[in-house]
Amino acid sequence: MTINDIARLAGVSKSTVSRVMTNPQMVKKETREKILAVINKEHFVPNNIAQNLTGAPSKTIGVVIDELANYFFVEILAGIEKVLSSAGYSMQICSSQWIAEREMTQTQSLVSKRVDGILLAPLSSSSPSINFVMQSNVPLVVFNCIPDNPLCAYVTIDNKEGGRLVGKHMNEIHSTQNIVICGFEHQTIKDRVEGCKETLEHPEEVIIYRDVSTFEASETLVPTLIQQNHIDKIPTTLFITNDNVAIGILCKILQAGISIPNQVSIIGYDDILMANLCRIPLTTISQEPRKIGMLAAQKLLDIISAKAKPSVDTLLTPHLVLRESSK
Amino acid sequence: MTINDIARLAGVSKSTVSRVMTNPQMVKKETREKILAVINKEHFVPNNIAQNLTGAPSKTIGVVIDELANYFFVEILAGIEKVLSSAGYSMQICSSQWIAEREMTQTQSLVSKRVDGILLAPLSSSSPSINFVMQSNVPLVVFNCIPDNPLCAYVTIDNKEGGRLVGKHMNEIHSTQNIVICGFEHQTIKDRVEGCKETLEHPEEVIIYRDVSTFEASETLVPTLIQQNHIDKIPTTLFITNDNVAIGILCKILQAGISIPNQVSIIGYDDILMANLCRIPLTTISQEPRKIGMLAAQKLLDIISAKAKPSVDTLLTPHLVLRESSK
DNA sequence: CTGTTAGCGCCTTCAA
DNA sequence: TTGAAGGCGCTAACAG
Repeated sequence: MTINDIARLAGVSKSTVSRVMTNPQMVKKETREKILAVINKEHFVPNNIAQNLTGAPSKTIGVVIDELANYFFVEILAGIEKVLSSAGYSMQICSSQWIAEREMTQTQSLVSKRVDGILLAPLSSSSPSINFVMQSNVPLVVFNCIPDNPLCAYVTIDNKEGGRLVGKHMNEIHSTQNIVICGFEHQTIKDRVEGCKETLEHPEEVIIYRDVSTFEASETLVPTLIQQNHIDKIPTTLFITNDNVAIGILCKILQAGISIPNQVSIIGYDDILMANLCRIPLTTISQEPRKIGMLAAQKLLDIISAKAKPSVDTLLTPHLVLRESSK
Repeated sequence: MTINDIARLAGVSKSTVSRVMTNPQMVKKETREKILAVINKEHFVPNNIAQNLTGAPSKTIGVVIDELANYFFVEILAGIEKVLSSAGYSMQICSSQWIAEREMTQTQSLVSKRVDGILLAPLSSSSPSINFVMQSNVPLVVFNCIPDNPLCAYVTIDNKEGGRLVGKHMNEIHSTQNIVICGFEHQTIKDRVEGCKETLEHPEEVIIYRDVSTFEASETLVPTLIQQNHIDKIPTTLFITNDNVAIGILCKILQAGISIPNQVSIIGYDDILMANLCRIPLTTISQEPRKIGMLAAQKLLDIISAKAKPSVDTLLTPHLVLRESSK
């Protein structure tokens, strides 16, 4: 069912059908009603693909995140969705699954689909996908990362400062051993760890576990922590660089019969909704993911509509949220 | 930058350029390499919109859910994403925000964008969007609902049976009062409540609160429960028809200094990941949302590829997951 | 192996 | 107020 079929059925030319859909007032009332009757009868919906080809915007924004099974990104998405949907946009969501090549593939596919704009959470500040999008002239806002390219708009939180806050808090706790558990190689993670070491009193003594990014990974780690680091006997503080994983570890530790925060203190990062609702309320660094999402989406819409770049960078300030899992 | 520009720069016709992208082996090696060089140099990505118009699949699936800020749907999405992405599809996610008109608008927009298929969680079993999609001949799988239209493929759980399990469990608890808190008018919700009443010993005495669908709504409800129903004094069992809301209410009740499960028992529905990680592990009915998502996505892919309708309906069996929030 | 031609479904001049 | 013609970027015969 195309515009041609409708035209034939209504006994008019396809130009006239096209007009009733875009500029109805240009068409005589009777003709218009006749055509609308056919359209309704046939449940005709114009092919947006074809409209697109003649220049109409697709009204969809591409969003690239690292993974969907991660409450941090989900809350960002909820923020994005709120802003976009009220502006009449829908979103095409892709996840890189923490794989650089996938990030690039997904981004290319979005560009190829001629989305009206892209919101991208890159794996690295120098991800080739950033420059790729910029070269293709598709409006772009990066979030959860400070891109190397100084022309690229972004919204993120000062991760190094967040790390510093964690370090200071660890000093107050005074555990016998401090352990940092972090995710895949990622600028934001590196910043958090560096910031933490900056303010920590004995940064050289800190034990680091890497590549613990997913909720699943948290499950297998706890036995290791008990065997290798005796967290059931030595008073320990754990800094886990994201709440999603931290909540998993927290529950596993309790399950092992270890007391929190008396024996082990836990500090997370992100302040997702669940950080306050989980088994033991989690001390964490507030990132306000929902706000990040809303700001990023709004900035993208500004770029799209104004065609002028607004304040390129937005760096939010983190703060410590003290709850029962620490001290 | 279009295929024409590339052709001009490489000194060939656009057909040849088109060929190196679709059937490279048809083009002489030297010509091919010359063209590829230009493509790389110019960062050219073919316009998928135009490819689409000539019949190529868009390789995207439209997904319509009720809301994104709801862990139940997010886990379904994660399941969907897992299956789709490994089959090379990406997804366009829309949410109805529990509004029937929006469900229809979003669905129309997806059809208009000529997605290769649609996964739809309708607000009602008779949602007009279901028949709309079927008439437009876009492959469709409905989830979280049993559609009235018997030709429509679906994946869902037997909600009435789930409700029955809840009713039986409530009988065992033997509270002085039983309260049911449910979301917007929705077939699945109605089934759960009906099933519950079927097995409950005194169904006529049950108190019902409606239209409590979002996490935010849970916040305001608890004071009401205390004032009107004295849940701080009268031993009470709460059946909340979805975990997302149940977790919010559970925390608010604890915050009010009421003991769970000694004073108040809570039963949720869905068994989302957080049900086991929240303040007090939640007794709930397992829906395995991730599995629902994966099954629905797989069924859709089957319909798309085979062009034949496989077993139209999939009705999973729920079971009770006993945790500490009840009894 | 490569170029020419004709559409895909729609919108937008330009005429009538 | 309406119709005819051209073009958006690409693919797919059909010739050479």
